Amino acid sequence: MEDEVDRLVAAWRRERPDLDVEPLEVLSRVSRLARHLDRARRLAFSEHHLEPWEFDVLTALRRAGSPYQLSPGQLLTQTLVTSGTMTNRIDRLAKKGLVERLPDPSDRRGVLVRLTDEGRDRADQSLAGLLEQERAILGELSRAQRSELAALLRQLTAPFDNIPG
Amino acid sequence: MEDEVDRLVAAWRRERPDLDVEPLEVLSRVSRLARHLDRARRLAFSEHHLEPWEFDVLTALRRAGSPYQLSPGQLLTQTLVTSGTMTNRIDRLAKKGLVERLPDPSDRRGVLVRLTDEGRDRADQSLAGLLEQERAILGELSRAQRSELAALLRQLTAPFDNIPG
DNA sequence: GCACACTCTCTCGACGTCAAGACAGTCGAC
DNA sequence: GTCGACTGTCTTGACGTCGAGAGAGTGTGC
Repeated sequence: MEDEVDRLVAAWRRERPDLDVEPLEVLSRVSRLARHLDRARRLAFSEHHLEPWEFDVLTALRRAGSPYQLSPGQLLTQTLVTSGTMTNRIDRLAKKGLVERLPDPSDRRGVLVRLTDEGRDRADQSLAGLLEQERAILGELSRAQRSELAALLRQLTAPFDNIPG
Repeated sequence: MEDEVDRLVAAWRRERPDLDVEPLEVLSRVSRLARHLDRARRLAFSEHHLEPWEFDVLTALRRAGSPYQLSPGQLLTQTLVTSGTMTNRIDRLAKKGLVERLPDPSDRRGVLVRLTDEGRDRADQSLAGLLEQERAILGELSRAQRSELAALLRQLTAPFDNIPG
C-alpha cells in the first residue's frame, strides 16, 4: 500500500530529477511515523489523565527499580530533553504528588527524583495501556518482520546513543 | 551494538516480567530516532538560516511544482500540524518574503499559499544539505537494508496516511 | 430558493520546550 | 591547601504548538 512518503518521493523525482532522494524513503518515514505515534499516545494516555511527557519521566523512574529514583541528569539522557525542560517537568510532577525531590547525599550540587507510590501506580497502569495500543499498530507485521525492523533501527540509533551527541 | 532501547527493554523485563514489552523494540526506537533526527536537522538547517518548520512548509510547496502553490489545508496534511499552527507559520514566512497569500479564485473561503522566488531558492539549497546529512546517518546500512527498512516502515505508516485519522 | 450541515481559515489563551547563562559544588594538578 | 576547569541543576525570556471555537462561505436535499 502507498503512503504519504511514496507520494513525496515521487514528487521530488519529478521536480528535482537531478537529486538522489532515496534517503527520504527511510528517514521521512521515521519522522512522520513518530508524529503519528505522538498523537496516538496522547489519546491513549488521556484515559489515564497523563500527558506523554509525564509518562516519559514516570516510567524512566519506574524502570530504575526500587527505590525508584534517578538524578535529573540521568533523566535527561533517557528522555532527550534539555535541562531547563526537565527542571520544569519535575516541578510539575512534584506539584501533582507523583514524584518528590531529595538532596543527593553523595553530591551536594545534586538532587534525586523519587517516584511516590501514586506515581508508581500511574506508571504501571499507563504502560499497560500503551503496550496494548502499540500491539495494535504493529499488528501489520509478523513477528519475524518486527524483529527485523527492530534490528535495522538499532543500527541507526546506536551511534546517537553511544557516541555522546 | 547496544542502544538505549536495549537497556530500556532489559529494565522493563527485570521490573515487569509479567508484561510483554516487545512492541517497544520497534516503536520506542522510532520515537527516539525521530528526536535525534530533529536535533540533527536543526543543526544542518542553521547553516542556511532556516528552522525545520520553515523547511517543511517551503519544501511542501516546492514539491507541488510550478506555480508552487497549495492551500493551507493541503499543507496541513503534509506537515501533520494543526490549522492554528499553519496560519502562524504562513504569517511568519510571508513576513520574511518566502511565501505570499493569494485569494483562491474558485472558493472565496479559501487561500492559496505561493512560494516566492527566494523561497524556492532556499528550499532547493536546504534540501541538498539535508540529503547530504541523511546519507551520512544511513551510511550504517547497505542499499538492500535501506530498502528493506523503507518497506517495513511503509507498512506502519500507510494505515495512518490512508485511513483518515 | 432556502435551510442546514459541512468546510476552510483564522483567532485566542494556555502550555511546554529550548538556548543561554547563572550559580554552587567538586576534583585534579600543583 | 588552593586555584581553575568542570559538572549538575536551575532561572529566564522568547518562541512555536495545540485545542477550542468563531466566522465566512459552500452546496445538497427538499
